[in-house]
Amino acid sequence: MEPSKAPELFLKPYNPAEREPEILDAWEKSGYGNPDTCERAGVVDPSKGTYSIVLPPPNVTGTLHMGHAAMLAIEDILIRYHRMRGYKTLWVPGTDSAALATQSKVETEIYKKEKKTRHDLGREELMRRIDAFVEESRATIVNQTKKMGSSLDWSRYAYTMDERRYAAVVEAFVRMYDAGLIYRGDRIVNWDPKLQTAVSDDEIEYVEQKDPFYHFQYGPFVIGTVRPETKFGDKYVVMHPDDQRYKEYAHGQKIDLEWINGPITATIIKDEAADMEFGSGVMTITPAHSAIDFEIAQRHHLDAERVIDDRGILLPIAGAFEGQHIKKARAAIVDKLRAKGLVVKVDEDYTHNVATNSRGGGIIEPQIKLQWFIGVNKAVRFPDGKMATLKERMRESVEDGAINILPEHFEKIYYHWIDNLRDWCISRQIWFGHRIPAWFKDGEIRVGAESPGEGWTQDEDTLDTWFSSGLWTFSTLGWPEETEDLKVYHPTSVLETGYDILFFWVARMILMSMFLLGEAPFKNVYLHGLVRDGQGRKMSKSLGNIIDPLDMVAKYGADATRLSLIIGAAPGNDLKLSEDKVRGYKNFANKLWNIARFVLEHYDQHLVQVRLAQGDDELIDESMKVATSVSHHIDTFRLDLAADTAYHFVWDRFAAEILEESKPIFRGDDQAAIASRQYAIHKILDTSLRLLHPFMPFVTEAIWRELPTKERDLLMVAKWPV
RNA sequence: GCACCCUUAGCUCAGCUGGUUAGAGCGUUCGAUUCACAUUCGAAAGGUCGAAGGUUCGAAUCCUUCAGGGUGCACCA
Repeated sequence: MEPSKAPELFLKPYNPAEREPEILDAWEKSGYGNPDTCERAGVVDPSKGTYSIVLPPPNVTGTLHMGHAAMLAIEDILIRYHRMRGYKTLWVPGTDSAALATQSKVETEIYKKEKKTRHDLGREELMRRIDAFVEESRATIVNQTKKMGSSLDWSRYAYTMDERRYAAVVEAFVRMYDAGLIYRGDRIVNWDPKLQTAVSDDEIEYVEQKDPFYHFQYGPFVIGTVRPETKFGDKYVVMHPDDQRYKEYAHGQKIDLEWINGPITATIIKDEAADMEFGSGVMTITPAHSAIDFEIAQRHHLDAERVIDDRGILLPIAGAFEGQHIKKARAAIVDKLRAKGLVVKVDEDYTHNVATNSRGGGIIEPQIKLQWFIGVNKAVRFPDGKMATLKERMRESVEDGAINILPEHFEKIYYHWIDNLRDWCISRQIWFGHRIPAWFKDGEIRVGAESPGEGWTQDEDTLDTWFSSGLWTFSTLGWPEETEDLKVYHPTSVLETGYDILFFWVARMILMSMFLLGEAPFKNVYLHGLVRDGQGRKMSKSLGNIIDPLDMVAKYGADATRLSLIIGAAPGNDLKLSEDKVRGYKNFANKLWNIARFVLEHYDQHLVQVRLAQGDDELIDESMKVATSVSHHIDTFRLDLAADTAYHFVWDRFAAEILEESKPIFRGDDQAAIASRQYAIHKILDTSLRLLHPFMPFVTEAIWRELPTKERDLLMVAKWPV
């Protein structure tokens, strides 16, 4: 019995650029990304149940970066693994409108090219421009996502701004409004003078900055500030009730003093918010432009007068300074105070944190504004009948184990965040986004998708982009309609995302799902680290250290790119990625390719029944044990260890030892031993391909197609070995 | 200020619920290679596991303190 050559021995070396498009095509044609197709084809094991992941939708603004690539790799591994195990497996793709970031980006571009603002264009024209931009950008993202080998179900693709998602947003808003969770009110909010909108607490990023710190004489007191331009309206002077230095002053006492624009009457307020350790222990407050001051003012029922308008221009209260921009006015104000002899001293190098809008905006100026909020401390009735606040339910859902966060230490971070959570400002004064479904007429408010009738006008504002994102796990499945998908796939199995959006997104999905559905949006939260450069620095344009995933795919293949993002990446830890690493895994793909060549060269496809030699039997057993170990690691979300285990078995054990030991056998003339070994290594190759498929789907599928076995379906839906 | 994480070979990291001479990849050095391998194979060098205490028969692993690095939240007028 001569070992016959495989019918079409494939060429060396493995060339991903040539193979990947055909494989991609075969997957797409098969329709196996869709669980319904899988079920019809009989590759689903009904006893296993379902497995579902909703893809964190990339922003339509950009292109795919390494963070996305890592996310796609991780989720695709989980999905392919479960699909092979026979679960009815769904992975839903989508893209996010990223309202504020998108509008900001398009506006900036228009201004650069045409020197026009959105007000020059008008709402309709701006929306047209944004839509055109989104359309183009979205096609790019989708295409790139596919190239990573992501086995998503594109038939269920969702976009946060499409019709069905809009319906979900309106429904959510109405229900929350009716329950009293959503309210409208004058509150101090984070106002971005550049983008002309309010933003939520979580979108604020504090940036360290050095500024002069001024000490002014304020009647008998010395007060400190970095912002003299806010001080025009200061007529309340606050000190701690226990401060012995000021015990002679009584709460509510009036004091006449000389201030920027002449004599004023100040009122003494005793409040514990004043820090006795800081400066003189005395401060004046500006309730209209400071969250803390606003709180103090509310406690004592003080009035809050605006000093600065929406664009950062001083109002009439500033007297001679009216109409000036705060930036320019500051020095002049200090000069005036100095002329009056009210400047005590100036610390030039005072370091403090300035609030900025992290979504490409400007320096935040707190303003009192009429906005929409979600109350997190209001007790309401949930669908499961319980009375509780959103905050409580968000905490409980993790505490009682309905949601499991990995790595575990993020639970603590989550609790810490919840405990500090304040009402969520959900209205934005930008045009791109879901328009708030609220209607006004004669001081009356109605909510709903449609105008209640003649004469009602809709709110001009739009919703915070995270409002619609919060609905994502169920809006993608058809909610508020009671769809089959919703029944079958919700709660989803895993929510996998970067730890940097735990609060923005994960927490908000929990909030929304608990209130609207009465159940958790997912059973597991798996947080991956951020992808950094070889030196551990953030990848950024300015550093020029960006590694583009698509470049890596083109040069080394999608499989190598995926592996480089998985191996060495412990859950929640940042991953340092270098091109060398990707290149290293390209060698592994080639290794596997050559293993297959060797095995097929020594495979007799007419081999029907073999009596296995004992040693060969053990080799097969060994590969099954590896399979068990790989499964275990995937089940516990240690994809790094799972990939590493498979990698080492295939390279160090299978190739370096088992195949080497086989060579003398094949050179010998013991036909029974040859047949047994042929069978064994073929079987181990088969197992290896299945094990590696979730990690490196392309090369494994490419080899699978070359195997001389009849009536074979795609490896994508082949059975997992154990 | 409050909290969380990290500190193991030159570099990047594994070492889980404590148990034999502490592991891998990359890098370095040496050797082999017309036999599946645009390469691969073999071998070597290299670590007082951040520091100091403690618990224990036994600690890289558990506890305490400290130092350095990172991150989140809050924020000072």
